Amino acid sequence: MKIKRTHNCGELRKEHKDESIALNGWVENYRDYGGVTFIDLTDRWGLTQIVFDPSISGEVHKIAQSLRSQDVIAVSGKVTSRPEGMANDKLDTGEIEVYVTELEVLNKSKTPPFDIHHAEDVNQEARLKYRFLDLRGHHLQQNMIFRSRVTNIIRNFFINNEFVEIETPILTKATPEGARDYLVPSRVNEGKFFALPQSPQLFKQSLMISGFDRYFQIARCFRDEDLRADRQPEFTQVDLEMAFVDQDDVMAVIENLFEVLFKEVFNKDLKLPLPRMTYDQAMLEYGKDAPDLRFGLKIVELSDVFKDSGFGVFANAIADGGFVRAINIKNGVDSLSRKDLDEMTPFVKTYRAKGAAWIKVNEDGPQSPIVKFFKGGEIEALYEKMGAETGDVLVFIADKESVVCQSLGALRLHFAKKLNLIDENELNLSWVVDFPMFEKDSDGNPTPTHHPFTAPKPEDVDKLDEDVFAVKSNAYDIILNGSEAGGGSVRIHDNEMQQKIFSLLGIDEEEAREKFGFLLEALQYGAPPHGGLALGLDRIIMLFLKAESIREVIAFPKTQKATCLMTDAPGDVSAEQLEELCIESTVELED
RNA sequence: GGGGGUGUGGCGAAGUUGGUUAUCGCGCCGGCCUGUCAAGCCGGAGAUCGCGGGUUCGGCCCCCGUCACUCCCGCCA
Repeated sequence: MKIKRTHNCGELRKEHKDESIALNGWVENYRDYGGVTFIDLTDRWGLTQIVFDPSISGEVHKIAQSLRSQDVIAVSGKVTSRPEGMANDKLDTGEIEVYVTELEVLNKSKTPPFDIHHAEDVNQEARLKYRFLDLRGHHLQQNMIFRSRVTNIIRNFFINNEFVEIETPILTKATPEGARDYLVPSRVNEGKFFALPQSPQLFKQSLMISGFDRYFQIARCFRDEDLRADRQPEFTQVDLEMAFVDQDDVMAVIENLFEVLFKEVFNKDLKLPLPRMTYDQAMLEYGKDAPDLRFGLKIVELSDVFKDSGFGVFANAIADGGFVRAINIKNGVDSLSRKDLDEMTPFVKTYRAKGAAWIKVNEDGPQSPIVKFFKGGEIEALYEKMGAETGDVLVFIADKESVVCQSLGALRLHFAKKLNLIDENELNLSWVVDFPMFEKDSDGNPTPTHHPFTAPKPEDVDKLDEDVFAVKSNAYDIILNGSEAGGGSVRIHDNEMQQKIFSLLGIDEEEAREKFGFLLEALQYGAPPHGGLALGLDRIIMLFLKAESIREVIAFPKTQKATCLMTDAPGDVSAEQLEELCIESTVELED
C-alpha cells in the first residue's frame, strides 16, 4: 500500500481547498462521462466525490474507468472547491471534490450480490449470508456506530457513579428454572456440562456479598428459546447490582441513566421521576405488564354491568369466574369498516378468545349483533361506564381473565396502529411495580414471576403461608413504548427466607443445595441488603433507532431458526470430538 | 409444537379464466459521451419460475408434500 490516507471520506471541507491529500475507501458508485469520471468513495465516516480527468493523467483515468462497486482503492490528489452551482447539499463533503493524480487499486471486488446501501428490501437469506457486506451498508454501519456510542455513554455513566465493572463467567452452571440452557460439555470432567449464563444473576448477588457495592457489566446472556422480532437467543444485558439499597435507590439510578442517555443521544430532557403503575393496574387497564402509554384506549372492567346480563355469553363468562372488559375506540364508527370488526375474531383467536363483540354507538342508537339480548338499563349503564358518545365503537372480550387481558391488550395495540394513534417519535418510559411474587404454572403451582431470589414486600411476608399468590414482591420493570426495557428487584439477603421461597417453589433442600448451594452459604456470611436490575441493551437500541427487528442492531444475528447463515453455525462436529466429550448423538435413531 | 406471509435471472418486482418467445427496473458486459452525484443514450448476456410429487393434451398459475426466510401464539424464571 503506497498511498496512505491523510483524511477520511467524511471530513474534507472548503477549508481544505488546494491541499494535497490522500483517501482510502470503497467505490460506492461511478459516473463515467468518457472524458471525466466521477467516483463516490466511501468509508465509515462518509462519502467524498473524487474526479478523474484524462488531462491530469490519461493512465490513471483509464484505470478509473474500470473501477466498479466495492473495489478498494487509495488515491492522492488535490482538494478543489466544486464549480459554481455544482455543490451537492445532500453531502457533508458536497462543496468539494478531489482531483486525483495517483490511483492505487488495493483490491478488486466481485459484483456484490445485492446493493449494499439499499438492502432494506433484500431477502434476509442473502443479507445474512453476506452479512459482512450488509454491514458495509450505510444503514447497519450507522446502527452499529450508534450502538457503540450508547454503550459507551452507559459505561461512562456507571463508572462516573462509583460502579465497578466486573466480568462474570460464561462457562457456568445450569439452572433448574427459567429458560432452556445452552450447554457446553466439559472434556476434563467426563459427562458433566457447563451452561451458558441466562443472566449473571447469582454472580452479581455473590459480588454484593463480597462487598463490591455497585457492580455493573455489559453482559452477554444466552437463552435457548424461540426467537421473535425483538428476541435473539444471544443478547446483551446492562447488568447492575447495588448493596444497602431499597427499590427506590435502584430505580433512581436507572432514571438518572436514562436522563443522561436522553440528553446525550437525543438532546431531550427526560422528566423525572418517571411515572409508576402497579402490575395490577397495568394488567387491568392495558392487558399486559408492559403497557404502551403512548396512546389511550384503556381497558374498562364491566363485570358489574353485565353480571346479570341478558346476553348469555357475558353473564356466563362472569358466572364462570371470568370477566367482561372493553375498550372504547373514539370515533371508530367513521374509521372502522365492518370488515375491520369482523377480522377481530380470527385476531383474538390467537389468544384463545372465542370471539370479540362490538357495539357501534350511532346517532339513532346502538348498532350491534349483541344489544338485542341486553336487558333494560344495560346499554345505559354500559355507555355511562365507557364514557361512550355518538360515533364511538366499543369492543368487548368476555372470557377468563388471562384471555381477556391478552386479547384486549393486543386489540388495543392493533387499533392504535390502524388508526395512527401512536406518535412514532415518542420515547415513553415508565415503571411497572409491585409484581406478584408468584404466578401459577400449567399445573397451578407457584412459579416465580421474576426469579426465585426476589424479595417479597415486607408487609406481605405473612401471606407467604396463607396465600402465596397474593404476595407482592419488590420487583420493578422499566417499560419503553410498551416493551420491557429492563427489570429488577430487591433480593432476598436472608438464608432462611431464601430457603422458604425455594420450598414454596417445590425445590427441596437437597436440590437447593445442589443448584444454589454457594448462594445459600454466602447468605450466611454477612450478606448486605441488595438489589439491582438488568436492561435489555439490544432492545433499547432497537427502540431508540425505531428499528423493526433486533437484527438491525446486532452485528451478526441468528435466523429465526437460531442459525447463522454466514458461518453456517451450528454445524457438525467430528466423531473424535464427540468421543472426547463422551457424547453420542441420538439424532439418527429418532427418525 | 401450532397458525399466517413470502419464494420468478445477482437484487427488487409484474405475470390475465391453466396455452406468452416468461415482462419491467437496477446491477453485469460492450459501445458512445467532459460536470454528474442512485448520470444519460445505444446494444448485449443472464431464469430448468425454491425443491419433489400429482391433476391436465398442456402448470409460474390448481392440488399434496417438503425446504428456506419471515411475523405471531406457545415458550422466554
